[in-house]
Amino acid sequence: MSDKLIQPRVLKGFRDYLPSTMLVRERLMDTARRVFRSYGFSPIDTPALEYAEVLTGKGGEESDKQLFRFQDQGGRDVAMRFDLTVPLARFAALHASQLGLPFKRYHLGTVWRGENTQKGRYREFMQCDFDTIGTLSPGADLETLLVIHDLLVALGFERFTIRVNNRMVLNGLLAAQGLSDKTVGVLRSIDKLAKIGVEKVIEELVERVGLTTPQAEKVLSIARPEATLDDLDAALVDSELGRTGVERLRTLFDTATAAGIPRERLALDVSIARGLDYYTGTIFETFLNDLPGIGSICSGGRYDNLADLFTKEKLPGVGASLGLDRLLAAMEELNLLGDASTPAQILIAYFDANRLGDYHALARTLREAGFGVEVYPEAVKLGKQLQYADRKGHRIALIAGSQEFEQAAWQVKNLKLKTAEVVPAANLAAYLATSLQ
RNA sequence: GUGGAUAUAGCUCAGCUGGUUAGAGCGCCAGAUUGUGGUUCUGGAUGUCGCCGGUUCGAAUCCGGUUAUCCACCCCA
Repeated sequence: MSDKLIQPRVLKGFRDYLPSTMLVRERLMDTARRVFRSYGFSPIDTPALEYAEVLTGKGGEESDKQLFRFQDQGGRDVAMRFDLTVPLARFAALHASQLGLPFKRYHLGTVWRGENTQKGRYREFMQCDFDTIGTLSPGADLETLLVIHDLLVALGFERFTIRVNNRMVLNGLLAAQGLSDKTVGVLRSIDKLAKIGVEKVIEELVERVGLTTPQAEKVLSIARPEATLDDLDAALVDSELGRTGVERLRTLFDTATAAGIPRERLALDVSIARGLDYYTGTIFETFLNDLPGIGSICSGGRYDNLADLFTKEKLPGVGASLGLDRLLAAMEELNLLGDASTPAQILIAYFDANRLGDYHALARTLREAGFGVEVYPEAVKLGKQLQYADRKGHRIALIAGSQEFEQAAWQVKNLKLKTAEVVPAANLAAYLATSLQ
C-alpha cells in the first residue's frame, strides 16, 4: 500500500451530513414537498450546471462575483447555478409553449455560491423554491404568503414573523422626489435600520447616498418599523406608484387575515430590500422570533420581468424560497434536532443464536405492516444490543428467547419509557401500532 | 472580497514567561452482572498538539506561510 495517505477533507463551506442531521433534513424536504403539492405546485428539476451567460446578468454584480464558474472539457463557459429562480426563468422561456399559464412549480435543489462562510451561510446549500408564473394577480401574492406560513407551521414552528414589503412603495417615494437613481444606496442604508438605528441611517443617507436631511427624514418616516399603512399613504400623496404599492399591501394584509393567517405573524417592513434586483413588487422575508440573527429562512417576492433576458413573452412571477440548510443550522442552535440516528423505530434483538430465521421472519411481517424494523446483526449479549438500540434512537426493542418462543409471545421493551411487557405474537402488530403513535 | 479571533483526545477545554514520558471532565472500551440499556463501582485505551516551514541544544508554547472554523463588513437562504 501507499504510505502517503490522502487527507480526508472537504472544501470550505461544503459539508458532510451524518445520519442524525440527514434524517431531519429529509424530513424537512418531505414536509416542504407535501405543503407545495397540497397547493397544487408541481415538481420540476433543472441542471446544476448551466451556460454561464444564462446565469450572469440578471442577479446583479454581487451574484456574478459569487458564481462558481469554469470551462468544461469542451471549452464551454459554464457555471454552477446560484439560485433556482434564474434557472426557472430559462426553463419557462424554453418550455413556455408546453406549460400553460399560470404555471405553478416547486423545485428542491442544491445551489452554490462562492461567498465567505459564516454560521448558516455555506457555499453549497439547498433551496426549496415554489413560484407561480404567468399571472399578475394579487391572488398569487396572497397564495405565496399562505404557502410560506403553512410551510413554517408544518415544519413545526409557531414563533416566526413574515415581514412584508412592496418595492413600489419606496420606488414611488424616491421617484416623486427625483431620487430614482439613488434607490440602491437608499435600500442598502435602510436595510441596516434594525442594526444601527434611525440616526445612523439618516447620517448615512445624507453623507454617503447624497440625500438632503428632509429627504432622508421622509424616507425614514415610511421605513421605520412602527410605520402603518396609513402613514405610508400620507407620505405618498404625490406618488401614484407608491400609493399603488400601499394598496397592494393593504389588499395582501386584509386577504391574508380573511384567509386565517394570525396577524401577529405578519409585519409591514418597508426596510426589507432583498439584494436581488429582480424583485419589482411584493417582497417577503421570514425570521424566527427566537433566532432572528441567523437571517431570513424563507424569502421571496414578485418579479414582473424575470424571463425578459430569454424571451419576448411577458412572464411575471411570484414565489419564495426556503433555505433548508440555514433552517437546519437554526434548529441546531435552538436544540430542535432530535438525536435519533436511525429511521427504524423497532430493533429486534438477536438473542438466541439458533433463531436467526425467526427473528427475520418477524421483522419482515412487521415491515409489511408498515413498521421500520432492524434485526441486530450479531448474537452478542443482550445488554450490548439494548445499549446499541438506545444510542441509535430505536423506540422499541423486541426480545424473545426460549421462554417467549414456548408461549408464542414477544417481550416488548419500550426504551424511552423504560417499560417491558410480554405480548402474544398474534397481537403484536396492533400493540406496536398503539405504542408507537 | 476586506478586517479580526480561534485551531491541543470523539466532545468541552487546561497547559504560566519555550525545557524530560502533554493533562482534566464528559464520552468510549472491558469487567463487576454468561436472559435485559441510560445509575454505581473497578480497570483500560485514546493525541502526526490543524498542516508546512523557520528560529533554537530543545517548540503545543516564539516567527512566517497555509487550510478550516467563528465574528464583523459586504451580501444573503
